[in-house]
Amino acid sequence: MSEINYSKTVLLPKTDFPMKADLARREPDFLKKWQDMDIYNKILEKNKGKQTFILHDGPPYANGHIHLGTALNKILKDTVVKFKSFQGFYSPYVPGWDCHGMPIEHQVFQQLKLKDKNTVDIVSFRKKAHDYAMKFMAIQRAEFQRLGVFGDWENPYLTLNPGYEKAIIENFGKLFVNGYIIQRFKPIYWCWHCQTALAEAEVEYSDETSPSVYVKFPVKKFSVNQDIKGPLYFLIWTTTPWTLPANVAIAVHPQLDYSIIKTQNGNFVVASTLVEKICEKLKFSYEIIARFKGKDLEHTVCAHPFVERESPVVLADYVSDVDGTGCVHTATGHGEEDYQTGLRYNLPVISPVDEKGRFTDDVPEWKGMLVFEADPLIVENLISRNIVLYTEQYQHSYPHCWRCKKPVIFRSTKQWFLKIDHKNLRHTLQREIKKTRWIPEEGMSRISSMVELRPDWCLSRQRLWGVALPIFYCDGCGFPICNEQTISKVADLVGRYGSNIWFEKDIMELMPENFVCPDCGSKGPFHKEKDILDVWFDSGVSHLAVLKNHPQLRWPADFYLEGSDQHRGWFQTSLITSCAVENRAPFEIVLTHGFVVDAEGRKMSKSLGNVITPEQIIKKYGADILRLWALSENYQQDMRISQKIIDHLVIVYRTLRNTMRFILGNLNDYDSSVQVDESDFLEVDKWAIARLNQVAYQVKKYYEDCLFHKGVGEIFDFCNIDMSSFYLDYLKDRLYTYGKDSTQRRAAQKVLHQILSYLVVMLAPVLSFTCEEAYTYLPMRKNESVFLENWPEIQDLDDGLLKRWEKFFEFRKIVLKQIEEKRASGEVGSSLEVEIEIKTDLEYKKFLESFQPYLTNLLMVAECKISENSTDLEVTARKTNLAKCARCWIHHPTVGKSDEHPYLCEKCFSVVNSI
RNA sequence: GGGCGCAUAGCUCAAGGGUAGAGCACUGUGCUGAUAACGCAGGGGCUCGUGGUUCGAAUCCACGUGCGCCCA
Repeated sequence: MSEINYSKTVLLPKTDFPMKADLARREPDFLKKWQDMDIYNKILEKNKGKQTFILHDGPPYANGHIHLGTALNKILKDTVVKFKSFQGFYSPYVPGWDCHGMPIEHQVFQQLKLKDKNTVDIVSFRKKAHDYAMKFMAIQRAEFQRLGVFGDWENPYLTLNPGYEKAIIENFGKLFVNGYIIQRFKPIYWCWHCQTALAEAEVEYSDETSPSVYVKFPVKKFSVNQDIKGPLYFLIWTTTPWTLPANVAIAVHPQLDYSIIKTQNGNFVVASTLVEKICEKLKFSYEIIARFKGKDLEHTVCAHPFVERESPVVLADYVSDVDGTGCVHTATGHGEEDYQTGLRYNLPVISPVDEKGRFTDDVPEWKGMLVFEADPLIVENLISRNIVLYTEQYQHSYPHCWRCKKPVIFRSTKQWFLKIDHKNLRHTLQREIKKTRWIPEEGMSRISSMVELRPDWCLSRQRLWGVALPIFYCDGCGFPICNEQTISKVADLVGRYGSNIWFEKDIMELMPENFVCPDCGSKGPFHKEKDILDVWFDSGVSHLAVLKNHPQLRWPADFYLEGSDQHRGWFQTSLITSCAVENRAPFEIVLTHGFVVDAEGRKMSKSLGNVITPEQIIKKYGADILRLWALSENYQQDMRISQKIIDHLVIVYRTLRNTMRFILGNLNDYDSSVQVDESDFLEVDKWAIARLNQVAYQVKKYYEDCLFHKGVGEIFDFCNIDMSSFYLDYLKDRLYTYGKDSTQRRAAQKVLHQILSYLVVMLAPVLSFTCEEAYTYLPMRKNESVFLENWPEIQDLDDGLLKRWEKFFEFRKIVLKQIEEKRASGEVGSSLEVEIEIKTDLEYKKFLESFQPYLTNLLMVAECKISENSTDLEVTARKTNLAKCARCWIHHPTVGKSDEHPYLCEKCFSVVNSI
């Protein structure tokens, strides 16, 4: 009798779950399936009435396409929500968009080729800005959905929705009424040519040549008790002589060393390290007569050299001794740093320049003259009066208007602020920061140190696209009006018609009827505030506007999750509004992630040419690969991405997918009719289940701590090491060659079924598409989607069992090494044709024998001969003499015992016989 | 320039004072019943640099370099 082809009698794996994922093509089918079945609401339905978990979405800006950073952020959020939902939490996710603000206004300006915001029709411009925001919201929404992110995409929150805008007005009103909001003068970038305020992003830096001057300020009262003979001056240096009329102070660095030098022109205070340089330039012969620390000079008072005003010496740590004199001319009305210093010293803000950049009446000598044209005249004048000691042309980087390219000026206007120290707010912020859990922990000290030093929040923006500051002014007395009455009226109108109403309606329609000025009793006329609110205020009240008004949500949120840049941004603005309005933080836990960088750790930029987009990855590899990237790396650091990393992820993905596929293939004849009791499990099956539970336990812990990459690593190692390398390989014999309904084969299937059931759930927050796909092939699945499953219940772990098997795997490693040696020498090929001889001590022999009669199966070898005549462990491999079974390929003593099937072992003989 | 981080094998990550480990990639190899799969084995590290603390440092400290975020 010749060898029959027994392949036909072997139960090989069979499944339609494809080996090739083809994610880019297949994922859209699942998106459609999820949409058709309304998976988002079904998940909520499943967990209705259970404990809630609210992740409040930080709104991305509705401009441009999504990039890897925004994709990463949404994937992380989605993973958290999916995991919490699996755990039975009622976890609605309402995405949002930040729709107002400068970047959109800027884009629309460019599209309309507008030159000057003062000449546009505000209402029609705002409608175009609205459309622009809506267009990109829709684009980004589609892109986020393509990532497999579940959420209430049909009803996102938009900061331009009238209901949202109403909440902005109301909460601003609350802050105003409670005294948090005040008005001050503050310098801003101003283009005198376009006659408009400029945002930082509208300013371009380029080189400019300016007249630099050295100016002397006579000391009126010196802080140090020292006898100086002759007149004493502070010497300052500036490149903007036109700001000298607005000088209100001289700043020195507290830690810098200063000298008094005696010269032929009097005595001067300058930074010690600059003495030589200055004297050379000014042709002074000098002698150092005293030295001080900058901090000793505080409380000195100088006289303004040509205006009837005092100029005190103040301390500021931005002063440097690189240029100039170490004594910095301070004009609070013409510079941000100067302004901040002014706040600390309570200095007046002087800004005698009008919107066309011309001096006002307050500077009679040069009144009506453009400040840059006045510059040379000022210098000439001051030289003639011996106030300016030296002048030269100086080239430096200077801000210019993005549109007209002319140099800009700093000019002060009236602005509204939120006072950070009102009602002890800064203290409340710190208290709430400490009560919040920050992941990673460094977040706490980071935001805490920012809050410690942050200035008051400037809420005014001289722009068009945003929510108007809801303030009226009495024409008669100029009193700013904002109270419960006016807010209620404006909020109601904005809630019904949107924030455009402020610009569309006549003022009398916006104000309560028969209104009288609360300050002077005048019945009008009134005028309305022209500035709008900082967009950061829009998003900063999202917790109030969204969480408090959405039926599925609640305030405060459990979770915020954003990039680490939001320590200064949204985390802080949300905290400020929340503490001022509600006296507590709007969140319990705040998680931050790093930024996406390239393989070398550099940020992505067009100029470096290292930009990778989510679209590129999705198109070529699929969203699951992108998700795997987002969840395989440690987001607490910067997230690297490169072609190499993607290639690696593709291989990781294949391992996971193939593990699922192999299991599915072996479950193709497994259904509810199969009855297996757990008492039918072999010990190795019990180990597999124990290990599975151990993994599930670890993964749950990692996910709960948001250590997703560790969870994914745990699952990968399980699939790769425990399953692929050992258990699945070992099971092939049982699955393929045992009788179809044999207890041991069915037991193996039961184990595999449980493993896959766990795997698809544990991996679903990560590989959402793939797990959904695998789930549709899972026998006896209970739901129409894997996302309607619950997180696996974890059994108590049998530590003894796991330890015992770890010891076995150590032994197996030794055996494998011996086999490999014989393989290298060409003696054997497959391990199945190997005979193992083990010499050891009695105890170890007993240990090995406890695995009998399955030791050869577990090691996948032909024979194991154990003897106890050694104190060490000696393992020898050699080729077996036993004959190979033509069906199960195992070399076995029973091969040839049957006349009917002379090439089979007894196990296969009985199986074949019963078919 | 300031604040906060990060730096371990080609890649993603472990070791948190006691001989630096996994997985992947790479190389060799087996199987041909997971097959554009699967198994086995191997090589590969001045733990960014320089100092210090210590019997002993990837680990603790200081300084520096590079990179990121925020601010000026």
